Parts: sequence; structure tokens; C-alpha cells
Amino acid sequence: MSAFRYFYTILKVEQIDYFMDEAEQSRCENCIVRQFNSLRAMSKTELKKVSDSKVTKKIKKGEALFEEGDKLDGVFCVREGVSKLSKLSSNGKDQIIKLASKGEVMGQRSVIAEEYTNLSAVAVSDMEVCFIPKDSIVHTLSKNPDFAIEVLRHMAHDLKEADDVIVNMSQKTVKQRIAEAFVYLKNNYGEDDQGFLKLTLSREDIANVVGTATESAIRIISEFKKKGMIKTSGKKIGVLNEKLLQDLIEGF
Amino acid sequence: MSAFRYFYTILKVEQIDYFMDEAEQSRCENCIVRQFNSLRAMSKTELKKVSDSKVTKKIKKGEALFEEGDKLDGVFCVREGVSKLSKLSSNGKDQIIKLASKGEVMGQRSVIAEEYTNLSAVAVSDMEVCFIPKDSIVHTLSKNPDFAIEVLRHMAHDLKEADDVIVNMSQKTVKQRIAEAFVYLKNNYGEDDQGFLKLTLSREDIANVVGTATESAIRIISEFKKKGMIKTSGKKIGVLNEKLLQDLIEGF
DNA sequence: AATAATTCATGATAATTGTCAGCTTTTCGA
DNA sequence: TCGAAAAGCTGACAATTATCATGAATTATT
Repeated sequence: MSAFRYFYTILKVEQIDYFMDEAEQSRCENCIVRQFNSLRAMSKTELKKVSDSKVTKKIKKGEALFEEGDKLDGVFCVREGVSKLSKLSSNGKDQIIKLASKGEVMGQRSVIAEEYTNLSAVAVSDMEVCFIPKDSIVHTLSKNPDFAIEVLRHMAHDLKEADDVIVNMSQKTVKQRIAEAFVYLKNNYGEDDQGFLKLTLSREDIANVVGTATESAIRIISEFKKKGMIKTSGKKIGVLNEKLLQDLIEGF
Repeated sequence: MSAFRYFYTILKVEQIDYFMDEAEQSRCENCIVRQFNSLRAMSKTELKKVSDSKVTKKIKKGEALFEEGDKLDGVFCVREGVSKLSKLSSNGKDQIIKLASKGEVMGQRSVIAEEYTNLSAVAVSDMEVCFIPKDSIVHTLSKNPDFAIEVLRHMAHDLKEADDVIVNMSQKTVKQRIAEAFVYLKNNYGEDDQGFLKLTLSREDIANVVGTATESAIRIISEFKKKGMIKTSGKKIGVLNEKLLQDLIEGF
């Protein structure tokens, strides 16, 4: 048993990295993000197989991992950075369905359903992802019920979130949806030391998350700023008064 | 082998019923709708267990199968009729997320995720459903990977549909969404001999499917009627010119 | 069959959101 | 670091959609 294993549970990620050489780090068995996704239900042997067949890729901000309609021969596991999953609508606008970050697995749905993917994935920040060929996934799925159940749980969760998005889209105003987006970004990605949201999205991306025109999003952002709910600096946005945002979301 | 089995593949449902006595009919093993859902991946023994523990219920139009927030101790398999699955939004309006009909299984998501259900289910027409206690489902899930994969496939499909709904909600006009609803109802539930949609929804339900105010839905229905795209008779609606509807959906 | 209760329908009006146009600021590559 | 390109911003206006009010038609109930 090597040194890093011993410290596994009591050290932070950066510290663990310190004890692992690059080859050790890149093994799925040692991958930290695995704790957050369904791969944790895999056995040692299964993980070893996955690790041997996987490929780690660096993706630069703005680059696509895959495009709507692509045939995916595997899934992507996010080690670092954030990707937007979006779908082009017939009017030419992109709707962002979901943001995927550390630990999340993208492309499961289409691999499982054996269909072309219905979404595009584009990096919103520099990313590091592992591509895992579908064979090892599909094989484990049919041999290890625990893994299948774990994947099911994740998909069930995604489905519930999708239901919530549907309700928000149809029943809330653009203003409410934008307020909600800021609260979400704050709670899920945190703030930097100056109080700005760590995950910076362009105004267009924000508009595409809440399903509105870019100009409308900009206008509402200006309004929030005027009212002291948020602050901005370039494209960076910081939440100043979460309660006001929350009130607006609830309905006044 | 009894008579109805022999005819299984070549007879329509009503004809099979003719050869089965009531006890035989009510067995899951013989249930026709099973062909359409994930239960078909169950083994004979597993199905027998399910059948012994299930309860068949008749639900009248307007009655609820379960309400948002309920803890579900099992799933509902629809044998007959249609149910709306909806979610209450904070502004007091109901958003219909999905219509479930013959063969569909409701409540899987919350049973699998072991969470309170996020949706209400109310019968839109008289229904006959089987309630299957979760034990037999969960047990089979952990023992029979084929079943788990089958459930996964269904959930993957639901998730894709949910993505499509999100895009439609945010990127299409109310008019387009209503047109889409009529085409959907026609293709999925068919028409009666006079050309009216077999599944009749109230104007309010239609509004709740497309996420708009009831008055707006009514107004648009009147407009469609004036333009010869549909006909109405009381609350019944019939598609007269599907192409016109389709053009509108596409964007002219 | 008469009456009450829903549901459907339409007008008037207000609020929300989208579109187009022009201008300013920021970002990024040569 | 300069200059082009992209992104952000704002105004004016149009289109869409919601809300309130009121009455007609349909459905349910006694």
C-alpha cells in the first residue's frame, strides 16, 4: 500500500496529489471525482478495466466535446471545469439544458438508449475530462446490478431536475428565472474572494439558460444591479443581496 | 397450454379476453400492456411474484392516484385510460409534465430514487391500474440486470423527452405549442369515427400542458378553428388540416 | 326539466418579452 | 499595444401573453 492511500481519507485533494505521481493519479481507482458519480459502484476489477480503456483529454473553453446528433461511443467524466449541455431549437437559438461539472458523467443517456445524442456539450471553462468507451460501461451494466442501480439513481435525479426546469420555464417570468440562475450559480460553484461568482457565463449563455433573448437578459441584469441585488464587473457577476433575489423568485 | 396462449400473437386484446376467464386475465404473466414497459424483462418467477403482490384498482376520471409529495410504496402500471402527471408551481398553476397511458409505469422515478414523488397523478379518463409494491420491483432490480437496463432505457427515453419539452417551452410560442399538442394527441391517442381526438382534455388541461393561461389557450383554439385547422364540438377537438398545424409548429 | 355550477368564450387593457438599430466597452490576436 | 472583432448595453417599438371582467354555453344535480 503506497503512501497516498494511507492518507486518502484525511487529506485534501491537493495534498493527495502531492503524494501521487502522475501515473498513479490518472488511474480511475484513485480518481477523486469518482466519489461523486455512479462509477463508485464499480468493483476494483471493473474500475481497472475502465481505467485501462479510458482516455484523458484537455478541452479549452469554447471547444465542443460532442455535438447534437453525434453518435457517442462512450461517456465523458468531468475531472475539471464546466460544460454546458444544450439543444438547438428550430428558431436557431440554443437552449442550455444543464451545466455539468466535476464528477458528472455526460453522454450516459444516449449510450444507454443506444441513440444519437440529443444534446451538444461545449466547455464553458477549460476542462479536463476522461472519455470512457462504452463497452466497459455497457458490460458492467449487465453484470453489476449495483452499478446499474447507481446509474438509475443518477438518471432519476436528472429527470426530476428536468421536471423542475419545465415548471420554471412555463410558470415563472424571465426575471424570476434569471434570479434563480444567479442563486444557483452561487450555491453550486461558489464565489471568489471578491464576491463574484466563480463560474462566469457570457450574457448570451445566461440568456440561453433561462430561455430568453440576450437583450432581455442584459436588461434584467442592469435592473438587478440598479436595485442593489447584484454587482457586475465586466462579464463577472456577484450576488449582493440573496434575500432580495429569493423574494423575487418566490413571487415578490 | 391454454387456448388464449395459442392465439396470443394473432388476436387483438378483446379477442384474447374472450378466451381468458377473469382470474387468468388479471395475472401479470398474461397482461398485454406488459409488452410495452420494462416489466417484460422480468423472468417468469419474478413476474409471478409481482402478480401475487399487485392490486388492481379502478380510478374514475378526476380522481388522484397520488399527490405531489406523497411517499410511494410502489409503482402504478396503467392498464386502461390516461393520467396526467403534473406539478404545482409556486404561482398556483399546475403544469402537466406528461400524459401516461396504457402500458406506462408511473412512480418509478421516486421509488428508485427513494424520494417523495415530485408529481401528482390525476386520471383524465376512467382508468384501470395495477399497483405494484416496491419490494418486488426493487428486489428484481438488484437481481436481474436485464430488468435494470430495461428500466434505464425507459428512463433515458423520458429524460430525452423532458429535454425536448424544455426547449419547446422556452423557444416556441404558445401558438406553436398548442398546435404541437393537437398533433401529439392525434398521433398518440387517435381520433374517433367523426374525426375528433379520442382523448378529450379540458381547455384548462390543454393550457396546463403547454404552460399558458386558460384564456390564452381558448383564444388560440378559436383562432385555429377560424382558420380551418381544427374543428370543435363542445370540448371535443378534431384536427382538420394537420399540414397547417405542422407549418405553424415549424415556424410558418 | 329546471337550476346551479362549471367550463367555454370574448373584449379591453396591461404587463411582459422580443426585435431591430445603434453605440460603447471589453477581449483577443497579430 | 494597436485595431478589429466580439460582447455588452440601451432605446424605441412591436408582438406576445396575462389578467380582469362579463356573458354564453355546456354539464351536472336535484
